[in-house]
Amino acid sequence: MLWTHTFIPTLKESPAEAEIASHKLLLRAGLIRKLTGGLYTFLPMGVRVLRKVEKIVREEMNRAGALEVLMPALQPPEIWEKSGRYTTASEVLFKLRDRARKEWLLGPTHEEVITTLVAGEISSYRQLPRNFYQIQTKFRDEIRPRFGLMRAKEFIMKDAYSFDTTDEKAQVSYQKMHDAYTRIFARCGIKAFPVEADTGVIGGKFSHEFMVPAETGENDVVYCDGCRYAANIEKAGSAGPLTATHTAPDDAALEKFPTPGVVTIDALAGAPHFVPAERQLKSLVYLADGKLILVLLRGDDQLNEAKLVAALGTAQVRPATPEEIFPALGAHPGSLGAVGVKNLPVYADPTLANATAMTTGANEDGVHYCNISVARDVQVTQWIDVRTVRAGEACAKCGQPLKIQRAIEVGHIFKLGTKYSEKLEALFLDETGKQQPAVMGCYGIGITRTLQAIIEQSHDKDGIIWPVSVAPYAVCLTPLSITPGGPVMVLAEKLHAELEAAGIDVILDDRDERPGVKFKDSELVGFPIRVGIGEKSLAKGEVELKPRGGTLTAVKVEDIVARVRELVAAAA
RNA sequence: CGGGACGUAGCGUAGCUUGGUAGCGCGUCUGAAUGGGGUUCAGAAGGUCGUGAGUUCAAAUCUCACCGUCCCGACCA
Repeated sequence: MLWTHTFIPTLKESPAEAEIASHKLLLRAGLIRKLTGGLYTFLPMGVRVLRKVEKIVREEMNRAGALEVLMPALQPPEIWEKSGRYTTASEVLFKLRDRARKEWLLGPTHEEVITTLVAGEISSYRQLPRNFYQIQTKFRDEIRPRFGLMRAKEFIMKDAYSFDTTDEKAQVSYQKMHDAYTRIFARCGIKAFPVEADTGVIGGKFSHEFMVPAETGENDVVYCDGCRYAANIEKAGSAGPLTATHTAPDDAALEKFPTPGVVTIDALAGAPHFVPAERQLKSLVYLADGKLILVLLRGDDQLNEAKLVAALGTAQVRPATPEEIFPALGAHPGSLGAVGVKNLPVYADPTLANATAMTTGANEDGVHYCNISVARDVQVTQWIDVRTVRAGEACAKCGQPLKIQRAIEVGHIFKLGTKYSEKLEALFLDETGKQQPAVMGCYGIGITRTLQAIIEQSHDKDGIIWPVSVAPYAVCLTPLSITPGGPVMVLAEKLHAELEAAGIDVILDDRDERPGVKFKDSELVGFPIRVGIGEKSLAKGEVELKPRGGTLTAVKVEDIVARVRELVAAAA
């Protein structure tokens, strides 16, 4: 490819809209342009990288035995009503109407479609297992698109769905995808590691996310160096808080004391009361499927809403408003507590199981209780782990201190079970002639997000550093003079032809630009190998080999094609 | 949805407080010089100052509404 024949609109300065390095570089290197918030056009360099990532994904999915299909992006709402997600996933659904006023929606994912397909086509255990996948544009009405391709309204995803006859066999399918994902991300040249994750609105038994460590990620991963435990913070547990809960026997009677204007944990911890946060009970009122519930945590702990949602198994969970709380408890937020509460279910974190000498709101504005023994004074409906793990807490498995790392989620695999196959009737007859729902798994990779994650993980001050496997072009030939018929250009064109013939993606920078401009651009766009051809070195029969991020070496003209082939082969 | 910031040429920005000819850098075009790290000089094109309404003799500037972009939040009472 000739630089002047393709389209690489590089920018010296990054547009003000871009905040993080990868987003700036996507724009500056001319890979994408924004149409509007959350919607981007891929330019030639961006498309080339996209296709390479897709190719890797296809090869590994095929290798793992999955079959490529292509499902409609436009979907009828009926199948979503069947699965129950028309309601539970409602906020992310783009809905539209046709001229007959019938409603449609743009698919944010395809469990409903594939399960409907399988329901119609698969009827015997002899037809299983199957794993179908596709690479397709998804649509999600994100609350807030951000960071370029990281969170967009429209994005490209690889989604796969496995169907098995038994739970054990489904586990094998799951493991195959786990292995395939590990290979995919390795081949894309990024470090991504699996962590235990919350299944969220997809549902299912358990799941793993593949995470790329990056400070700009939107997830916190809790991990242990001691035993390799790793989990999304939405799921992670630990041996408990850093400071022990007060559990010493304390027979002091429950007592009220006035706390006018004190409505926060911090305020109660300060003058004049000086009740340490860890000796307070944090009482949160939530609305779960329309019913008020009370959630208890230690004052210094943070509620993990994902854990709460998972434990309750309810679809709609949100904090209750003061207007909703007052009639039920008789006080406003800041003076709430669980002591003596019988009209609402009370969910308490196990950290508080034997807590004594605690303080909490008395359900009377401006009044708190002290000397609370949770076991004695609070009627707990259910103990559920709902606290957020903090760095430094002991690993529940091996006791080593846990660490927390920000990360980008690039893949997510789910052990679904029979949630969808039952509702959408993907049933088969087993060996004994008995009808059973297929056991499912589903497996996603954000292709466009992966592309950006690669940049986020692999760049420097000069630009992108593409791994050879996904680079738009592996080699950039940089003639320092473009005089037609001149020795520099003649050699450049010869090398271009030879490298292309060798099956290497090569671009020839034939622009009439000064060397500095060409060097800067090739580094910004991030081609892994640059071959500089100038009169000075050519006089010595040499050209310059400059790996992106490496050092420049002189190579004999007759050796350069072989050297480049070696480098490319070594990277593959 | 709540809070905040911003919207001036393709990109980055000044001007706005105190209303009066819209400026700069990069990029683009023309010419010349230069030719190994975003070179230099000369000239040029390019603007409904986000949109609409209002105040005013006069609005990029003040007021209101709307639209858009970005950031934070949307659990911690």
